[in-house]
Amino acid sequence: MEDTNSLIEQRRTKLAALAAKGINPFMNKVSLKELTGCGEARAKFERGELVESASVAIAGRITAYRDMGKSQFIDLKDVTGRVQVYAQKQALGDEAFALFSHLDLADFIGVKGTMFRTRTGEISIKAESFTVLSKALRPPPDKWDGLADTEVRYRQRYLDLIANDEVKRTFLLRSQIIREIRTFFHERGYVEVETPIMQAIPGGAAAQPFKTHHNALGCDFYMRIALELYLKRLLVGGLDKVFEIGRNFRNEGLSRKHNPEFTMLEAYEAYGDYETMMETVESVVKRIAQNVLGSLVVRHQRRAETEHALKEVRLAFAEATPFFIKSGEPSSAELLPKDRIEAQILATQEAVDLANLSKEEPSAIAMRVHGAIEATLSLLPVDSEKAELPRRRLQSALSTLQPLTVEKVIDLTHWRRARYKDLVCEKAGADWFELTPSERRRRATEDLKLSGDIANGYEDFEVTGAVFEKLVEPTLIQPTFVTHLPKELVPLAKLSPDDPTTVEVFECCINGQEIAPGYSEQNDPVAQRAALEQQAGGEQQKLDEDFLTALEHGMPPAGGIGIGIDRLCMMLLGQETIRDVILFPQLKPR
RNA sequence: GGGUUGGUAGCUCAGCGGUAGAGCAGCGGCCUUUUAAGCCGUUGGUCCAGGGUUCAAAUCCCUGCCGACCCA
Repeated sequence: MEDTNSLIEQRRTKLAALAAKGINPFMNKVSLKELTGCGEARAKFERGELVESASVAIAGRITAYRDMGKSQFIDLKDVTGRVQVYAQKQALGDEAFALFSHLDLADFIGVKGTMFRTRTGEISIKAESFTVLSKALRPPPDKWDGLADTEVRYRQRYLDLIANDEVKRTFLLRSQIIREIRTFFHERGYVEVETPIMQAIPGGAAAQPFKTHHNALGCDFYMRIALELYLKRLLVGGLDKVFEIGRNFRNEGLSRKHNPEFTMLEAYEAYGDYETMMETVESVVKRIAQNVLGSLVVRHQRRAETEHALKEVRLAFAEATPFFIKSGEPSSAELLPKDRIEAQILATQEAVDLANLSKEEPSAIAMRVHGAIEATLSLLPVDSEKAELPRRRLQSALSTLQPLTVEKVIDLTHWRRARYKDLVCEKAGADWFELTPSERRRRATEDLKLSGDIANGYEDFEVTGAVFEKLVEPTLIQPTFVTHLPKELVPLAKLSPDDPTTVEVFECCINGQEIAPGYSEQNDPVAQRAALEQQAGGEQQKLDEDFLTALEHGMPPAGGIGIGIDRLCMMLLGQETIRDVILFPQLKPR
């Protein structure tokens, strides 16, 4: 960045002026012994721990000042909060008071003074002396509107933290969440370990790895995609309860839910099974919610523009419907039966109209309208020029609606358990599993409109998987353990004794996302080898022989879980984007 | 990859064919209990880049670059 900017020049001039007066604008240290936090000083005064006229020393960044001529009000901020400093010319002396003209927003100063309350009731500190601690050469972001440019917020997160208090709050809470998790597992007798991030054979999940190279060893390594295989080696080694919180790296696309590096907790408990781990997940999440958020009910912020957005949607839909109403025209009628189109329009219109009157949760309304519009959209012929306008209208309606569909209340008091097959049948029809594979494929692609989600080469179980992923999972807002997954879907777990077509696995879904999978871990080395060989698809170099050798030494039966920490934070902290719970999310380099 | 949308002062944004704008920040004044302090004055721009249309382009069109959201 160029320094021709005049604001920066002015600050440099002030810096020089300070130096000319023999003041070091970048102090080596502040005596921390006597220092009180800014917000802490306020709180202590409020609680009576600091009385009127009590002496305090504080240090912080100047976030605002109100110059009254012979006196000034300065807001100082540190991580504990904000406090107002009252500086009088008379109290400080002319020379010291004059230094304020060399100070700017964002500079750091230390203040010694006494507690008092102003005429308007604000807890403040009357300055007796102050010290320049550090000069800022660049101006801070806007004091009212904060920093809005998403890219700058992520690239220069420090500015985001300075300008937006709720962002700071989010990350302070994330830290507490992780601390709470650690405490939980330590209290249960778990050992925290650290395992290699650079691995010769990245295993434990099906994902594309990142590749790196070791010069001295002259070989390639991969960044790990899961923690699993090393933690299981430790079970073999007799660490009966282990956990690790660490970064995984997956070389895949980026989205609202995906960052290439993300934080994962994995925990394994010998002599436990997936039931044990369900209890573990439920307990740890409840504990976090209670201790960090103070409630088992998580409310995701409702957006203010709800009514406005729904109005836009109605408008867009009204402009789009003529296309359907005149469905006698070949553009739409040639592809679909007229009565189906009309039924769809009626359903959509009903959903949109209902939004007008209903007193339901805005999120519920938004979701229903969203679904209806999506369904309508899927009826539009792809190649028709006439369909172009309605398509655009509906798509813009969808994007208007999108932010609303995530408003919700999550109640962590009750944790539902449901079988995978039952959930699929709810969405795909009670007879789903009695159909032939080709009938299933037809129903999924045509009736359920999943054609875009089901590739031609999909196996039968993958068709069912798509139904689950697209139709079931997003609706699982309240905590739900999905159990009895088909064995084809999860090759590395043990079969369920009561239904050998399924495995002892759960997926814990909250907030419409999979938050934590759990397993009765496979400890049969022969079965494990067979499963891994199949997964490797004949590429022997992908087989982690060392891990299989470990299993052959005997691994106790064990339950295991993984918890996606980032997604857990999204759920608990009401954030819609993974980038808002990761301090420095991955962006394209500048 | 497709759709939608955005890029204008340090920050947040308005302007959408006819002299480049506001608030905040900055600078100069006034003001000893203000708090989005106030009042008076004032500095600051490659309107993302390049091409085109036009008497005239920040504005309309095309191409590109960089974002955001949604879909895949």
